[in-house]
Amino acid sequence: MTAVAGDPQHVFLVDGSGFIFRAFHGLPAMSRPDGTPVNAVYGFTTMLLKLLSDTDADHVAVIFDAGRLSFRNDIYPEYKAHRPPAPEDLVPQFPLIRDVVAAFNVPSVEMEGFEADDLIATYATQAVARGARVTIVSSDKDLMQLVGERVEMLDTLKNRTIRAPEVLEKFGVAPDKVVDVQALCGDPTDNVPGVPGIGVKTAAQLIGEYGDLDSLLARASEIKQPKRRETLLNNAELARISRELVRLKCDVPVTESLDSFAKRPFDRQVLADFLAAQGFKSIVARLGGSSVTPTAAPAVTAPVAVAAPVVAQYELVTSVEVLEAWVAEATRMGTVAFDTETTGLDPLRAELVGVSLATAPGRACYIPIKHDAGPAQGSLLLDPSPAAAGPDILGREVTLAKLAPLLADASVLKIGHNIKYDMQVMAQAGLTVTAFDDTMLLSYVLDGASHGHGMDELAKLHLDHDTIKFADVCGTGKNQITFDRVPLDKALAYAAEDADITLRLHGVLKARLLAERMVTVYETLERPLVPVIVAMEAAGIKVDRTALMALSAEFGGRMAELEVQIQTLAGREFNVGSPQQLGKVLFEDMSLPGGKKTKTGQWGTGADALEELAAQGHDLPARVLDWRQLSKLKGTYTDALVAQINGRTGRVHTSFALALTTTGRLSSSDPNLQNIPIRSEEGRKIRHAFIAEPGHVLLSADYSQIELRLVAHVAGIKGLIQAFHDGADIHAITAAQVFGVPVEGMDPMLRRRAKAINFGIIYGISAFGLAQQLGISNGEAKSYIDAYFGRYPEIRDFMERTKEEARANGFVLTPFGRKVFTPGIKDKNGAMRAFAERAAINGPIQGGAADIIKRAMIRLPAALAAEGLKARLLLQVHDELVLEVPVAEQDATRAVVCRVMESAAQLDVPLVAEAGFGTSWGDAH
DNA sequence: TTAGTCACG
DNA sequence: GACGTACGTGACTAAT
Repeated sequence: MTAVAGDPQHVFLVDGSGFIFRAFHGLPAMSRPDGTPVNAVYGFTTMLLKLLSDTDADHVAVIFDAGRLSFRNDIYPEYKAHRPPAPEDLVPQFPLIRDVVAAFNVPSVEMEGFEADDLIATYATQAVARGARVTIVSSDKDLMQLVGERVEMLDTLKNRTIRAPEVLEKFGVAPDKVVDVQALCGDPTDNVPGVPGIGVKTAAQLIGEYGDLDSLLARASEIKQPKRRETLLNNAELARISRELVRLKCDVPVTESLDSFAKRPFDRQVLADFLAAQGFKSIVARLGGSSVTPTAAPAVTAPVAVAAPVVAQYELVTSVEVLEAWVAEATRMGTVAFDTETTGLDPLRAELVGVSLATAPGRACYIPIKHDAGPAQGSLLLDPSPAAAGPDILGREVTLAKLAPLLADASVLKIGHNIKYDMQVMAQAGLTVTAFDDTMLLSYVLDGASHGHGMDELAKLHLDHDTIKFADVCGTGKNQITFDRVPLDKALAYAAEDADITLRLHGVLKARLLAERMVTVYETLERPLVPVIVAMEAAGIKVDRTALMALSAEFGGRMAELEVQIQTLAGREFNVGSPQQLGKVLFEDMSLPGGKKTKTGQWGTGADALEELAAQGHDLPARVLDWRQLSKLKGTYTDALVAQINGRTGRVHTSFALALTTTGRLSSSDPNLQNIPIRSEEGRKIRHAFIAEPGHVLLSADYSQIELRLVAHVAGIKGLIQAFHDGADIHAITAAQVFGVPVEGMDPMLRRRAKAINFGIIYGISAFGLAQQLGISNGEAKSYIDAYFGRYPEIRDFMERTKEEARANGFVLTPFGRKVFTPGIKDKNGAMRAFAERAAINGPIQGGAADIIKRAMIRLPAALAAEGLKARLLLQVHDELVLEVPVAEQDATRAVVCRVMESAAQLDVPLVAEAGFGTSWGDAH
C-alpha cells in the first residue's frame, strides 16, 4: 500500500474509558464549587492537554465504551458480569469528560455492541494498513495484543511506552501470542475463565513450547504432568471461548472514518470558559502560558503560540492583610513559585531576610522579613536612606506563621529554583515544605550538563529575559553588602523577579518533561532525593578537631624537614610548591633525563614523571613526592577541615550538588567530603578523624563492584553475569577466563592485569590508556584487549551500539532512563571524538550506578523508620553510604541498609553491599 | 582566572 | 598515518 497525500502518519488513539477509571482512583477527591466531583475530569483534562501539546501525531481520537453489553456477552453471558456499577462519584463525570474532549475539538467515538478496545483495534489496523504509526494511549493489558512494529502503547500516568519488550515482560510472549496466553490464564477482572490452575507463567511456558493455543490443545495429550494434561483436555473448549473473549475485533463496521480524526486546532476561549466553569484555574493559567498579562482578567484571551511580553507587577507586602491575600491566591491557584532571600550562601549560617511568591507570570510579591533600615556602608550618615524612610515591615514571626500552612499544604505545588536551599532555610525556621517542584532539577534532567542550570542562564535561554543580577543589587568584592541591607524597592524588583522567573521556567520545563520522556527520572530519582539531601546536609558529620590539628602540626614539621633536604639536593633555594620552579631545577639545573613539556610549554612534574625519576635512583624527586603528599593532606584536609567546623553544631556540613555532573552523580563541596584520603597510610589518618557522637558508631556500606556489574548487565556479558552470580573474586575469574589459567595458584600479576582491563572497560578502554596504567607496551596492551573481547564478545557490541546511540541522539541513556549528554561525539577532530566516545561508553555505567544508589538513598529513611531505627544518613561517596547509628541498633541497621541497597534495582546480576562499623570512618571499612 | 597537581569513586 | 587518550569530580597553589 502506498501512502497518498493526506494519509495519516501518526495516529493517537486514546482509551478514554480506561483513563477515566485510572484518573478517578488515582487522584484525590476534588469537587467543583457546586459539589460536582471532578477529579477524573481534572486528570483527563491535564492528560489530554499534555498529549496534544507534546505529540507529533496528525490524527487524534478518544474512544469510549458505549454501554455495559457487547457482542462478547452473546458468546459468554458471564463476561464482565460481576463488575460492580461505576462509583457514585464517577457517574456524573462521564458526560463532563465527553465535554472536555469536545472542548479540545478532538473527535470521540463510541459504538453500541462493541467495546472501546475493539474500536481501537479496528482503527489501529486501518492506520497501519495505510502506513501510519499508531500510539494507543492506555495501559490496559488487553490492548497489548495490538503492539507491533508500527503500534505502541503509551501509559501516560507512568510515562512509559509499551512495546514488544514490555509485553514480553508482562505476558512472557511476543504481542502476537498474547491472546493465546490470555485464553489459557484467563482474566478474573473481566471474568474471562481461562483454564483453571493455569496462570500467566505456565501459559507463557506452554505457548512458548507449542507455538499457539490450537497446537497446544491438539497435542495436549503429550503433556507430561498428569494434572496439567487433564485440565487442558477437559477445558479445551473453555480456552477457545476465552480466546474469543480476549481477541479484539479488528473489523468493526465503524461509521467514523480515520480521516475524520485529523488533528484540528481548538478555540482557546471555548476551552478556557469550560475549564473555568469546572474550577480548573491552574489549567487555565497553564493554557495562558507566558502570554498572560497579569492585569487582563480572563487570562486565556491571548493566543498561546505568540508570546506577548509579560507586564510584570510586583507588590511589596508589608501588611498582614496583603500577605493573607497572597497566601489565599496561591492556595486557590494550587501552584506557587517561592524563593527565599538570606544573608549568605550557607543555609545553616544564613539569616532569612525575605520571601517572594509568584502566582502567575508577571504576578509576584516580596515579603521582607529582616531588612536593616540603615544605609549601606560607605553612605553618608546624613543621606536619607529610602529603606529607613520606607514602610514598616512585617515581623518574622507573623510572616512565618502565615506562610507555614501554605508551604505544608500538599495540595499546593511549591516551585523553587534549587529548592534544596530554600527548604534548608525554612527548616532552620522550623517550617517544612511538602509538594514541590524544582526548576533547576527539571532543567538538569532535560538538558544534563549541556549548559548550566542557574536561573539567570535559564531565563535568558528559555524566556529571552535578562534578569537583575545579584551583583547589581549587592555589589561584588569588598564592597558587597548582604541582602538585608538592600533598599526595599531594589529588593522587591530583584526578589519578586526571581519567583516570577521560576514560575515561568516551570511552565516551559515541566511541559518538556513528558515529551522528552524524563518524567520518571525526575519524579523517581531526582525530586524525592531533595529532602534526603536536606537532612544529610543538616546532620553533618563530627570531626575530631584536636586530632586534625595534631596531624597538621606533624605534617608541617615533616614538610619543613623535607624542604631543607630538597633544597640541599638542588643546591639552591626554590619554592617546592611551584611546578614551574621545580621543573627548572630538575630538567635544567640538574639536567635529569626524560623531561616532557606540558601543552603550555612548562616542564611536566606530575607524580608519574617524578616516580619514574625516583625509580632511577634520584633522591630529590622522591622527596618532592613525599612533600607533595604531606602538603596536599595538610592544605586540603587537616587545616581546611578544621576551618569548616560549624560553631553551632560542632560538625562539618558539606553541600551536595544535585544538578552538576554529566553522568548523574552527586558532587560534594565546601568541603568536599567525597575525596577524603584512604589510599595511603598517611591519608587514612585523616579518615580516622571523622568520628561518631558518643553512644553512636559510624556505619559505612558500599556496593561491591557496582560499575562492573552495570557493565555486565547493560552489555549482557554472559561470562561476567555468571561470574557475579557465582559470587567469587571477579578479577581473578576474569584473569582465568581471558588468560586461560586456573584461579588456584594464579600469578597475582595476572589478576592485577585483569583488574586493570575491567576498569578500562568502564572508562571506554584504549590500548594506550591500559598500557600507561600497567606500564606495558601499547602492543601488549592491545593483545590483552583483544583477548578480553574474544572471551567476552558482547562487550564490543555494547561499545559500538553505545557510540551509535550517542551519534544518533547526542546522548546515551542509563538503564533507568537518565540522559547522559555526549558533546563532541561528531567533532571533526578525531581526538575530541574519541574522548566523547569513551565518555559515552562510561555514561550508562557510571550514570546507572549513580541512579541505583539514589534509589537506595530515597528508600532508606522510610525503611529505617519502619523498623523504629534512629540511624541518620550522613554522606554519600558514589558507591558508599555513611550513617551514624546508635550503638544498640548496629546490627538491625546494617541489615536494613544492606537490604535496601541490594534491592534498589533488579539487574541481570545481583547487587551486593558490604558494611562495617567503627567509632571513626577509618575504622568502619 | 587558568594551569598544574592530586585527593576520591 | 597522525592525532593524544583511560571515566567522573573539587581544592589548593602558583603564575598570570
